[in-house]
Amino acid sequence: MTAPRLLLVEDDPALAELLEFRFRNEGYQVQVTPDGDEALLLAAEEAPDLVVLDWMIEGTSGIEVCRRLRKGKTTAHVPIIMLTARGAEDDKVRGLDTGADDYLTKPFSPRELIARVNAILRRIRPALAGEVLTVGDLSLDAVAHKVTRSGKVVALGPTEFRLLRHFMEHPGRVFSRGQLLDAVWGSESEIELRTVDVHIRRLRKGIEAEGAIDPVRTVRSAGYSLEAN
Amino acid sequence: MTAPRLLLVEDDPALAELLEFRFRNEGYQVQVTPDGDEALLLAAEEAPDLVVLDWMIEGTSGIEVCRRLRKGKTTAHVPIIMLTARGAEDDKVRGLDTGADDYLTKPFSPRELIARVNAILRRIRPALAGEVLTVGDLSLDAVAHKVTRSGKVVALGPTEFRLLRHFMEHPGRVFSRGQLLDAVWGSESEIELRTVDVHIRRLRKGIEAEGAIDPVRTVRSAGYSLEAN
DNA sequence: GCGAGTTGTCACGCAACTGTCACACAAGCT
DNA sequence: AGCTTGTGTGACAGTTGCGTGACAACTCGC
Repeated sequence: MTAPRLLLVEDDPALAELLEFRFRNEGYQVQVTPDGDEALLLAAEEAPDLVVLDWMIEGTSGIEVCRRLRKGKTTAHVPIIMLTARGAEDDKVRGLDTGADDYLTKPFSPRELIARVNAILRRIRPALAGEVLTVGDLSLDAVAHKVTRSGKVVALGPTEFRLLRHFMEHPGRVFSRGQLLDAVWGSESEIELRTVDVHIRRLRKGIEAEGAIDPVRTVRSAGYSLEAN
Repeated sequence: MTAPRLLLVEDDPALAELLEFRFRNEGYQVQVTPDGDEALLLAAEEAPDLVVLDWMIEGTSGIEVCRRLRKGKTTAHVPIIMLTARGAEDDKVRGLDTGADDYLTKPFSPRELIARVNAILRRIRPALAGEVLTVGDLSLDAVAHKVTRSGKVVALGPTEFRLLRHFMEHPGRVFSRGQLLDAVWGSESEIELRTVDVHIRRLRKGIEAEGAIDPVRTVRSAGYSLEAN
């Protein structure tokens, strides 16, 4: 995982260029296309972290793109911000109906769009908003894909990394094994509940440090949590 | 499991999936169905903590589902949020008439729905809404699964935790042993009434503090209660 | 194709928890 | 006081839940 990937679907070249520039400036990795069909292709290739979607675009209409994104397995949960023409109230209706997360009516200030994109990413996936998560003596940089404990770099496997990231996105909170499977493995996974134990153990082993207490707390008959202190 | 259980009745697949994902993210345990009859079955099986109900659904209509939920013994007080089409004023009236607790007109932002669900849950069952319960010098954080007395963390077994949570959700109220068994152990459990005594004792032992009086009150020939002071 | 790293599962053992009992004790009644 | 009824308590056997090491299958870069 690197910079958050953003897919911008906008057919006004001037606006597209402006937004692309601004988002790149914000540290996003941006893909731009004026065309709905191409947008779907790009999204299918590799699911972006967020989609900014103009209502009136060439090829497949914005609403249809929205609907198909929701149907795609890998893109079903990707947040979508719709851009609609001013006063097109019906668009709002259908936009949210088909699962857009937020919408902006033109004209809007680029700043506001960026603010909303940041807000949504922070809410959905704090680690993607370019933040370095810190809990106690642990810190996790999702962009650099690096974890340190008390400044020392720690090596973790991919799964342990995602597991730790999820814990650090919700410090102190207790998650059941089922919730962890949903969040870290994906809700479709058919994995033994007890497998979580094993990865918890590997995570513990990975981040253990001399003279420091284990920040991963076992809550009997409930699950696990990452302790803030 | 401590996650609040939510039943979502929505026949638009895209919206349903979006909402399911959002609520999962908020820590809810979600069941989804597009069908009114199935919704009733699911609710009858195990009563959810809250129902989000679309007005226009397959099978039995939303309003009918609402009415039947209110008739069901176990589902009578389950809060219901109705989703209605825009401007369908009559629906609002009838929705509230039949006992919906709140309604949202489409389009709505997922954020707003989540806010209302949280608000209602806070009212009905504070411990489920990520709230920290406080009674006297005791405080209980259901999400972090932590209990403190006068700021000091207290260790409790799973059953004692649930027992205390139940008391703190209804401070001052006296519960018979039978009621406690229903609420804490589950209505199906076939457990000796006197076993409650033992767990009350373990709870007392767990939360006892130097120079502080025991907040668990024994009401002879009636049951137990947690005293507010 | 090969080796290092990663992943999911299992079986075993231990520690914590649970439900029950018997008996001691307290509270109300006549 | 005596009696009756209801509650506190310590002990205990059975159960549950979790940690752990081992292992085969798998992935991926080379």
